This record gives sequence, C-alpha cells and structure tokens, in this order.
Amino acid sequence: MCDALSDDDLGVLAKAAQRMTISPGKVFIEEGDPANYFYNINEGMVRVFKALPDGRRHITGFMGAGQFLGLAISGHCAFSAEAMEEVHLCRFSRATLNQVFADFPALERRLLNIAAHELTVAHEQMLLLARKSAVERVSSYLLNLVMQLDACAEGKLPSSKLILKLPISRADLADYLGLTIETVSRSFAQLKRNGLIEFSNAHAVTLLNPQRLELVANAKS
Amino acid sequence: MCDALSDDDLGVLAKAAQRMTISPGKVFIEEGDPANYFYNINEGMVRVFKALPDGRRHITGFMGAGQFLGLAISGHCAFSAEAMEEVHLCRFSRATLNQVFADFPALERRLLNIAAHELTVAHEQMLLLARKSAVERVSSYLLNLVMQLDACAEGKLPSSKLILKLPISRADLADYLGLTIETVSRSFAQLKRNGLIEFSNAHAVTLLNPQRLELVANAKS
DNA sequence: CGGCGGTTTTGATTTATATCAAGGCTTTCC
DNA sequence: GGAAAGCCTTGATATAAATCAAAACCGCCG
Repeated sequence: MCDALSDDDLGVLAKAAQRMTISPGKVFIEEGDPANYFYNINEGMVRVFKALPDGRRHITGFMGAGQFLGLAISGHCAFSAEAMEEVHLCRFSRATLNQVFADFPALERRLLNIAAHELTVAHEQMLLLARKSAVERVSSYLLNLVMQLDACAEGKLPSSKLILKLPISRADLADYLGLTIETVSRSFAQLKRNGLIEFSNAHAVTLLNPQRLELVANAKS
Repeated sequence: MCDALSDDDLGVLAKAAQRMTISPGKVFIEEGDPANYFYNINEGMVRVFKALPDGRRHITGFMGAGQFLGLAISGHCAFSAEAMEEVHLCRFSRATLNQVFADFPALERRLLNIAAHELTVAHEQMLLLARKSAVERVSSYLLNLVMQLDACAEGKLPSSKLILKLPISRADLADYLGLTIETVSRSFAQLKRNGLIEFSNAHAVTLLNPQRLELVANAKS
C-alpha cells in the first residue's frame, strides 16, 4: 500500500499499524461484525467470501501480499475473510485510518484508484457468473491467472504455450466461479479433450494455445 | 454529488461541467472506448451493462438522479451505459476532474465512500448470481427495492403489506438477475402461488408479507 | 371500438449443471 | 512401505432453468 508514500511518511504510518499473524484456516473477518479495522496484507493468501445461512457460499476473491482489506464503509463488514495459510498483516483501526488520511492525502487518492479497479473486476466477474457457461468460466479463470502472473502488458497474451501453477483447490475454484467441484473438473476435462490444455498434475496445467483459449473464455467464436 | 461541497464550491464546480441531454435508448458510454469523461446524472434512469460478443449481456446496475458514472480508472470504459428515458447529466473531462479533486479534497473522500459502497453492493450481487435460485433472486430484488424506496433505516422491513412499482421490464430484470424473461415470470408466479405477493398489473406488485419474503430471499428457512 | 405490436404469461421439451455415488491418485505419517 | 485421509476425476441420474412455441394481455393508434 505504501507505494504512494515517501519513506518518511512510511515510518509515521508504520507506527499507526499493529502487526499481526493469522494462523491458517482462521476466519479473521466475519461478515456482519462491526467494521472497526482496515488491513494491509504483508504475506500469505486470504480467501474473501460471503455465505448464505444454509451453507452455500461464494468466494468473491483471493488477496495476497500488498493488498487491502476492509474498505467497507458502512458500520459492518460486508464479507468474511479467512487465512489460507499463515498470514502476516498490518491492522489499522478506523480512527487512526482517518487520521492517516488527513496526514497523507496521496493515500486516499490511491485507495480510490484501487477501489475503482476492484469495481471493474467485480463487474467482469458478475458478467461471468450471470452469463458464462462452465467451460467459459474456467477458461476465463485460467486467462486471468496468465494476465496476473505474467503481468502481460495491456492484455497481450503469449502466443506460445505456457505452464501455469493453479494456486487453489478445486473446491475454492468452484466457490469462486459459482459452480460445483465436479463441474469444474469436467470443464477442465473438456478443455483437455479439445486440445487447449494439458495437466502434469492436478495443480500444474499447460495452456497449449492461450489465444484460442481466450476465444473460448470470451465467446469470440 | 454535490452534498460534499459548500455552495461556493458548487459554483466553481458547475463551470467545469458540461450539461448534456441524452435521448432515450442512446448508448452514451461504450465498453472499451477511451475513458475520457466522468458523469453525474441529474435526471432520468440509466442502464449499466456488459455484453459478450455473441449478444449475451448482463446489466450490472441501474443509476438515477444524483449518481455517478465513469469511475473507471484504467484508460478504457469497463462497461456500457444506455439511457432508459431522456437523461440529463453533467459531464467532466478527466483532466478537469483531477483539477477539481485538487481544489476540493472533500469530493475525493466522498467518491471513495461511494466506491466502497458500490463494491459491497457488487459483492452481494455476486453471491446472488453465483449461488441463489431463481425465486431467491427475484425475492432479493423485490426486497432491495423496498430498502431503497422506503429508505428503511438499517434494513428494518415493514411488517405489513406494501405496494411496489416495478420500474423495469421483465427483460431488464432477467438481464440484471442472470436469468431469462420466462424464468423471471415463473418465479413471480411461484411467489404468488405461495401467497407472498399479488399483482394488480405486471408492474405493480403487493408484498403481502415482506418479512417472510426476506426469509426466502436469504435462504433463512 | 377494434386491430396491431409489443410485453408478459403459460406450456412442452431440452439441456446444462447439480447431485449422488464410486473409484483413482497423492500425500502423509506411522 | 503401506494404510489412511484428502483431493480429484469419472459415471449415472435428477433437476432447475433455458429454449422453443403459443396464447393472453395491454396500451396505442387508426
């Protein structure tokens, strides 16, 4: 988060933060609880989700080092968050956050940019959930992985094959894509049959033709 | 948008804006176009949507008087927007917007709050799209209407029946809820059979028991 | 008033995905 | 190294929603 600030500023900011370690599996933000804190992740992956009373759940996203949590502006948390492994983060109380904003306007600007970006990601995901088929969803996920990992400038996809490590379980992927575990698995199988991917093992996939995969993901053919 | 500003400031701001009128049906923001402007709606309803090349589409939201459009921070519009009726709005170029931010930090704060709120709404909608049944989706929509219109403080639902005007067509509702027109219609029919709603005509519905409807919408029973 | 275009409802059928149920792989840990 | 526990895949069946099709309703304009 600290990219927006000078080193001096960073020092001041650090004093306002509480460093914390969260153990794997721990739900450290609970939907509906009073939203008293704001978090910045230093290390480790976090699952952000919402659930219905009967247990159905949706993972709205995964967050890692450098990312923020807790932008919620109403008094209550709009989602839950769970550590997927050991997580190190900084916690700011809402009061000190306001103080920090006053001292570093640049931070507020940056948060606005981040929020705007998250909003476009959310809209894209809504289109996926509302209108894409299972195979399209899975393809879209793979493509998003490529974009993130390769930091492909401006959506330029590699034209040759590339190996991808799947960082999450089938269960998490299902909850993220609005599918079941079985449907995710069958969608992978179909992509394999169609010569678009190959597995070395369940968590290492080779995209044989990223560009063709993109056509599938976005219904361009 | 101007709640955050003093009257004096408002005057200055007004000079930076271009007033425009959009005719019904006009798509005045096109997904993928360079994002040069920022809009504030004065009057009339707008449909915000994303589409796939083959025509499937998802309406991410409806915006009316007082609301903002164009928070997109990347260089390109993340969605399209279409006037549902005659729309009056103010348009700011991105350059002047930055100027305005510099002059009125309060505005930036307010936009951050708005973005955070939109983000929680988006997350709620993702849960709906990913995990709710058709009847649950339609019920959720009705409930959201009540909340907005009645301005029910903190989710307090009326305990007695109330009449609601449905402001959009079945087609729009389907595209908003990730369903088809027919399924929306059948879901209404089912709610009617279950004694939860009643229609005077296709666009005027009576919620016979809002609290029970809420149980259906959120799978609490 | 009566026909016409568009919207909504209702019905029959199909289909994609969920659910139920095994079976196969990995990893772990004794 | 082998058993146990989790994942993941595959198969059979069920089901919710989509699709296809037609009828009912509604507002509009002649």
